[in-house]
Parts: sequence; C-alpha cells; structure tokens
Amino acid sequence: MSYNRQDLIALLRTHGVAPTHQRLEIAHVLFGRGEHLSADRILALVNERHAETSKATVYNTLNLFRDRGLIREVIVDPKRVFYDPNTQPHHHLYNVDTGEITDISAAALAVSGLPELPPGMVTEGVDIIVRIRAL
Amino acid sequence: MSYNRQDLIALLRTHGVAPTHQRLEIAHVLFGRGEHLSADRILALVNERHAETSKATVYNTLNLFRDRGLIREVIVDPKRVFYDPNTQPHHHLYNVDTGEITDISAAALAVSGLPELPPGMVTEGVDIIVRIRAL
DNA sequence: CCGGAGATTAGACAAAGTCCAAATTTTGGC
DNA sequence: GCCAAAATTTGGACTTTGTCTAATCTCCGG
Repeated sequence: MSYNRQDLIALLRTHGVAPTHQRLEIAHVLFGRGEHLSADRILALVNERHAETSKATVYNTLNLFRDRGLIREVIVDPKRVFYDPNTQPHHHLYNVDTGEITDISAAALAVSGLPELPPGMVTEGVDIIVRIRAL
Repeated sequence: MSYNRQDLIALLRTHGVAPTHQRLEIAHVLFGRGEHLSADRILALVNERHAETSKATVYNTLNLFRDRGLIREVIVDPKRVFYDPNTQPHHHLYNVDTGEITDISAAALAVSGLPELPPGMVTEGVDIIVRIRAL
C-alpha cells in the first residue's frame, strides 16, 4: 500500500480532484501513513520541513476529500474529528485512555436485529465503535 | 417514567450526588423528557422561566452526572455532545439531516465477530450508530 | 502572454467547552 | 438555630476546533 507521486495524482484525478501541490502533500500524509489523523496533526505533518500549507487549506482539502469519497470521518472523540484514508466498510476500536484508533474488519463482523428504517429513509452507514481501556 | 421532585432527589442521592437546586433542575429536564439533549439545549431549557443556572454549572453537572453513571454521552455529531438519560445498553439511529437521535434496543440486536482485545484491555462499551437520511 | 476560473491564504470570527477566583449555599457539630 | 468549613455556583476570560472572507496567487487554454 505504498503510493508514489504519480499514484496520488491518479487517485485524486479519478475522484475529480485537481492535484495541486498542497492537496498532494495532504494526500501523502493520509495515504502514506494509513493512520487515523486529526486536522491538527495533518497540518503539523504537512508543514514539518517547510511551512507551505495553511490551516484553511487543510480544512478545505479534508472536507473536499470527504465529499469526494477519498476519505471518511471518524467521530469518536468530541474534541476533534479523525480522518480515515480507508473508505472500505469497517469499524473501530477506540482506546479511550490514549486516543488510539484501530480498525476492525467489517468482513468478520455481523450485526443482526437492526430495526426497520422509517419509510423514505436510507442508511448512510453503520458505525461500530468498541471503546476500550487498560484494566 | 415520570419523576417528581422526591424521586429525583432519591435518584441523585443513590448515585452519590448532593441534590442542589440547579442539579435538580437539570435532572428534571433530562429525566423528565427522556430525550437526547445537548448542553446548549439544557442550558436554555433550565433557564426558560427565570435565569437561574449558569453555563459553567450546566457543564459541571453534566460531567458529574456522567462520571457518576446517571447519564451517558452520545458522540455522533462533531459539533456537540448529546446527553442520554438512558444508561441501559442500547444503540442509536442518527438522522444526519435533522440531527434527530432515536434509540435502538440492544436486546434485539446481536453483534458477532468482534475481535479479541489486546491483553490487559477491557471493553468500556460498544456504540453502534446507524446514520440515516431522507432518500 | 493574457484573462479568468479555481486554489490558497492570513486572520477575523464562531461555537463548544474549560478554568479560575470570588461569592453563595449547604452541611454538620454543638 | 448558629457558625464555620466544605461544597457548589458563577461571570467572564480563555482555549480549541473549525469556518468564513476578501485578497492574492497559480495555472491553463487560446
């Protein structure tokens, strides 16, 4: 799962996103690491060597990537949103002490007994969060 | 599920919470309505007739109630936390258009295939959020 | 090389929540 | 019931996450 510059450009293009320098930097930290990162952390990582991307651009870009289906938001911590470069259906293990987020494969997991939806409603997604902590 | 003043006092006491005037007001809106409310909304409801409870107290009290197991936080919206007076295990239907939160009974629902936890870790809770929207 | 659409930016702004030191309320002992 | 100590409440300043805006910059097609 290693992405070079050309891969990233192609990835953005197939999602209708023009590959600018800043967007590639942001895509690079997201897809290169494959971790769950907050906007704050992405801003810091992207500007590690030289300050080259503003806060506004990081937020603009994350919202754009999310709208275009490149990444997904993970809502587990009321303090901040995490961004997940994995858009395949899957779930999360959340360590409430450390804030660490780990994936749970959706393939292995089955949920039964979900209620009928009200008419005219569709499911946008099912999020399962297992909150864990040290004993 | 109707609570009078004496019930609420008893409820707080059994959870080790001294029943002050403000705490009773807040408990009243939470347990009286049985809805999922944000801190903001609780502040407004409690001060509907006469302004008598400050923002700081609402937040202090909600955190206290949560720590004492009287209520539970529901993390579905990155903008704000909702407080749930129902601490029985159950899950949530979240209407992403309207922000409406509805309960899903945990009894009817089964999850299989959850992974082993890392050694020395315990599960604090499993949250299932079904995000729905109008077709 | 030019014009304009799209992208980026600094910094002001907004909203949710926390913190603090001072004032008030509650409590327990007598 | 009265008093002091302990607990609670409070206004307001502060922090953090995220949005908005108007100005500037980039880059491409012609």
